[in-house]
This record gives sequence, structure tokens and C-alpha cells, in this order.
Amino acid sequence: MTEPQDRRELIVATAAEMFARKGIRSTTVREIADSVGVLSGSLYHYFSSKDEIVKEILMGFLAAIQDRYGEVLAQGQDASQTLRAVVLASLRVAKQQPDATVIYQNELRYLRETPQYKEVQAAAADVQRVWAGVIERGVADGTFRDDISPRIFHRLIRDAVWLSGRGQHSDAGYSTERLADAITSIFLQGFAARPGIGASQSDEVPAQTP
Amino acid sequence: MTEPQDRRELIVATAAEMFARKGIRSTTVREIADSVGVLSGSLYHYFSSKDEIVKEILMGFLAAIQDRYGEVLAQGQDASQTLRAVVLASLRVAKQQPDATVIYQNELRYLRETPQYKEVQAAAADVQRVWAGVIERGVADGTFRDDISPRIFHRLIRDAVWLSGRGQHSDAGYSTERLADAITSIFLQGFAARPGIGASQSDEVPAQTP
DNA sequence: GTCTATATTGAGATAGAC
DNA sequence: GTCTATCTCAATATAGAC
Repeated sequence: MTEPQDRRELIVATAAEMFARKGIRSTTVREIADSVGVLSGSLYHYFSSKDEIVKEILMGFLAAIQDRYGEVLAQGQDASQTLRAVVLASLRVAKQQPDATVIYQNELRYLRETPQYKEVQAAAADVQRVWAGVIERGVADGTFRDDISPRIFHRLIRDAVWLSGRGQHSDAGYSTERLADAITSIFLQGFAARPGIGASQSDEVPAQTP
Repeated sequence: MTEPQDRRELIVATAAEMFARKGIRSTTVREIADSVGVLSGSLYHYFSSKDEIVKEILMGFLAAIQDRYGEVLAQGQDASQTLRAVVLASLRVAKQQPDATVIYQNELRYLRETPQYKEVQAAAADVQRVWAGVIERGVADGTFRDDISPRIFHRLIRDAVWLSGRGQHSDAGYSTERLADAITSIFLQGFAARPGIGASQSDEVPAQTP
């Protein structure tokens, strides 16, 4: 997050940092106000509720993602290149908005159980659709293995990317680009179609009970 | 969880289901009591606090994991086989205790911020150590790529496995064994050392900025 | 735009009768 | 062992003065 100009932005940035560190529920509006340097009542001059602050954080995050994904898709690259670009785009947003990334990951439950987050839910679904689209395309054109469900692959790589936000500090020294390369390298190698394996035989990994 | 015999077990099982579905914080003791069919005060005959219930759920979960990992390590297999066995063992526990698995994944934050969970933290650290050990062994003996940090690999596969609990319903039709095979297949292929790549050159993936 | 003061609600926990 | 009744506390939110 860039240096907050006005008080409203300062509130959002401060709240984001605390929500990411301690969770939304266990961060009180009084604590946010303390950190900002005002009293709790004053926050309600800018926001009508605590959830409005959460919404502003997450919608900004999801909008940034959609922006970058739009650029990636506009390039019309093949499945492998697009997947790599999507991973890199995601990690760049994660780097730019680390607090929002952590909140998004950690509070999916909270967001779902709070009714007024329809808007956020919808934006999140759009993001999911981009991932699913790239993967399906790669499986269809033979770039990716067809012996493993695209759903599984989708979940694995999506979680791998977004959870990287959570582990940022522990990955110190790994630049965004390096991390993106590591993740895509592992998954593209792991999910690469291998000649003679897959479509020709059964279409799933055979059960194997050691 | 097996069919609860006595009231105490019923409380634990009911609470686990609700904690997994709605989160610990947003499940009230009154709701648990309602589901069990008693009034909230009655719960305190069995447990001295809500957190005691949480503790019982998670310690049972972690003990089951440690049991199975112990058996796996006792077999003295090589790194690939051990990793596969650890994944399978984890998924079996996840299948047997799906609620605890979800709680463990979703509430790491809550567990860390609640002081009295030292015991749970310690057990969780032991589990982590098994994963790290297998991976380090595989990297050391040349089974796994050494051009990617073991920390990264550790995080990726660990999250992939435990998050599978979260996606259970959406993976319908994938048996535990099939899912274990899919995950190990992707990661062993993705993380396999390739002759001529790695140690000989640089020891990290080169930065690459598209 | 910020403060003081307070209303309101919801949750965990307890005491003691049955 | 369960219930009724209630305590206590913390948190969101509001009203109105400055």
C-alpha cells in the first residue's frame, strides 16, 4: 500500500495491517482507532460500519487482480505462457497488497458467513474463472496432463500461489519473479503431458494401495 | 468421527462439525448446546470452557497424525516412497477426521493468538518436522531438485495436502488413494531432479522477467 | 471532523435449584 | 446431569456537544 494521503486512506491501511495480522473478528474498531490516533467514534464519520472497511480493502484487491488478468488474457499467448503470466500477475498483486492478500486467504470463511459480501463474492468468482479457463484450455490442447482432474490441478496451483502471500516473510530472499518461476516450474513440469501417458490409457491415475 | 457413545463425545463431535462449517469464533456455546439438545449451562458440566472443546478436537487430530507418521518412518523407505506414504497417511487422517482437518487449516490464526494453545502448537510443530525431514533427505540424496528452496517445496506440498480437506466435497469421486496418487504424482514429477539441471549450474531458478 | 458518553447487543461463564 | 436465571464483559454503533 502506498503512503496514505488522507485520513480515510490511513484508516483503511491501518485496518488492513491489523486484519491481516490478527484477523478481522479479533481486531476491534477501538484498536484500529487507537492505531490511527483517533477515538473509535470518529471512524464512523468515514465508514458506516467495520464491514465497510473490510469491503473497501477487498474490492481494491480484487479489482487490481482483474486489471492484471485482463492484460494477460489480451496477449493471447498459449496455455503454458498464460498460466505463467497469471501466476506472475497474482504474485505481483500479492506483493503490492500483502495485507489484502492475507486477509483474502484467511477470512474466506468470515466473508462467506457475512451476508453483505455478495459483491466481494462475485468479484472473487470472476477471478476463479480466469484460472479455470487457462487450465481447461491447456488440458484440451494437450499441453497439460489429462490423467488428473483439472479441478484438482486448479485447486493446487491456485492455493500454492495465494498462500505464498501468507509465507512472504519466510521466503525472504525469493523475489516475486523467482517465486513465480519456482511455482510455475514445479507445476508446469508436474502437470506437463508426457508422451504415451494419459489419453491413450485410462483417463485417471489408477488407484494404488501400498 | 465414529458414532458418539456418550454425551461428552456427542458434544465434541457436534462442536467439531460446527467449528468446521462456521468457524470457532462464530459458533456460540449456545448453538452447540442447541444442536446437542441441552442448554448452554449444561456444557460446563463436561468442559470448563469453549476452548477446552477445541483443544480436545485438535489434540485428537494431531495424535492420529503422529501415530501414522511414526509407522511410516519406521518402514525406512527412500525419500520418494516416504513422501508418498506421508501424503497418503495425511489424507487418511483427513478423511477420518474431516472436521478437525478443516478447523486446523482455517483457524491457525485463532490458535496462535490464543495463549493457552501451547500444547497444540507443540504437537503441530512435531508434525511439520516430519515433512521437512523427508524433503531435506530427498534433496540431499539427489532425488529432488536442488534448484528450488526446500522451504518452498515443503510449503507447497504441505498446503496441497491439508487443503484437500477443505475441498473434499468438490473432489467427489476422487478416493483418498486416488487423490494421494494425484498429488504425489504431480509433485514428484514436478520436483524430480532432472539430469544435467540443478547442482551443475546455478543453485536457484534464474530470475526471468517476461 | 473529532470528542465524550452511552446505548445495545451478544457471548462466555457461573450459582444454585431440581 | 440438566435447567433456570443471571452476571460480566467486551464490542459495535449512536447521539450530540465542541
